[in-house]
Amino acid sequence: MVSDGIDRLGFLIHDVQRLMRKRFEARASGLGLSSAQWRLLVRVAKEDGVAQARLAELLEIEPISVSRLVDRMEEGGWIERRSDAADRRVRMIFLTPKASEAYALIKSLAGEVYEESLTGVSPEDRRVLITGLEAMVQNLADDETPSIEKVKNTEGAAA
Amino acid sequence: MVSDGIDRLGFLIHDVQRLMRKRFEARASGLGLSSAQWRLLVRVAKEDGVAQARLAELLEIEPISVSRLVDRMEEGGWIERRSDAADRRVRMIFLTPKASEAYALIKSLAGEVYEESLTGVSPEDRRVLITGLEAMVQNLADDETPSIEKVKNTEGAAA
DNA sequence: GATATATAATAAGCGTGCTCACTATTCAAG
DNA sequence: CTTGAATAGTGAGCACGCTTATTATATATC
Repeated sequence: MVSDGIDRLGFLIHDVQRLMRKRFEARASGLGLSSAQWRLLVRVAKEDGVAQARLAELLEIEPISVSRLVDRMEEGGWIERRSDAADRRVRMIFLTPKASEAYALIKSLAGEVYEESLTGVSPEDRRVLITGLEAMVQNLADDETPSIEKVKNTEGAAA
Repeated sequence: MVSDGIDRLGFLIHDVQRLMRKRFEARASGLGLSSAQWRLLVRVAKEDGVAQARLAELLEIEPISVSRLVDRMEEGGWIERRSDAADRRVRMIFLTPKASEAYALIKSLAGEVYEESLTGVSPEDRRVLITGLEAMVQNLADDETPSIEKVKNTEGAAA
């Protein structure tokens, strides 16, 4: 079926990402959370009170994008901003009770989508796939576009 | 290094896609082409005179998104719209000479990025990786969100 | 031929990313 | 203390995806 396939790598990755996001958002539409929003929510769940600048590092998006995302999530009642008394430049981000309740559901939704996407792929092949993707992230992160400070994230992301 | 990793699948795919797009755009910035634009350009190169609606099917994005993309690419001098005499609703899309010249360069840039991303991954593992990604696309495309007509694309994409 | 439905493209407006520019605040040097 | 650099956050404006609605044209049905 696939002669070599490497010349389609970009299209493949692009398609997988788009389809996974689409399916997740279809499942989570009842919650009113987009995939960008749940990524942020998951980070805040792990580190309540985190500053926006730190979130930008963790999510590897620009601070201004965090700013807008947080605006909408605050409107949606998912998170709240509080000023840091020690550094008045900083806005600390906290989950609302509503978001804390939704967290477990989000993780299970994400797990479902991951499992469905890998239907028919053997455990060994899954391992190779994951390892390969991790290698790609390493290779691509290594040199170019050093606009965002590299953050060593020891604890694995959950969802 | 990776205990199971499946719970990070979404983040991984998301990261790979983002980093690959970023690197490609850094390389191609001299051309003034975004990754969305070169995806469209590659399709038109394979099927000159294609209608916008057909492009939307091939790219699996909505017709309105094609409309906007074509607007900007027409302004950039990459493509031109011509009316179809046989069906006056249709706008046929053609590459300009400028785009035709850029096409080979684009393909080689994309090939470079793919190769760099897979540095250190063995041929067998690459095969498993590609096959796994193709399985994921199949699994994710199968049921939900049938908003866009499925298009059987026999010829493989080039870049 | 007249009417209803379907299709091609676009308009309006939003979400999420970006760059560039700016303000407020903190920290470092003198 | 004052000046200057660095950091945290945001505003303006753009690219590219989306949903929903509209216009123009084709096609099917009566």
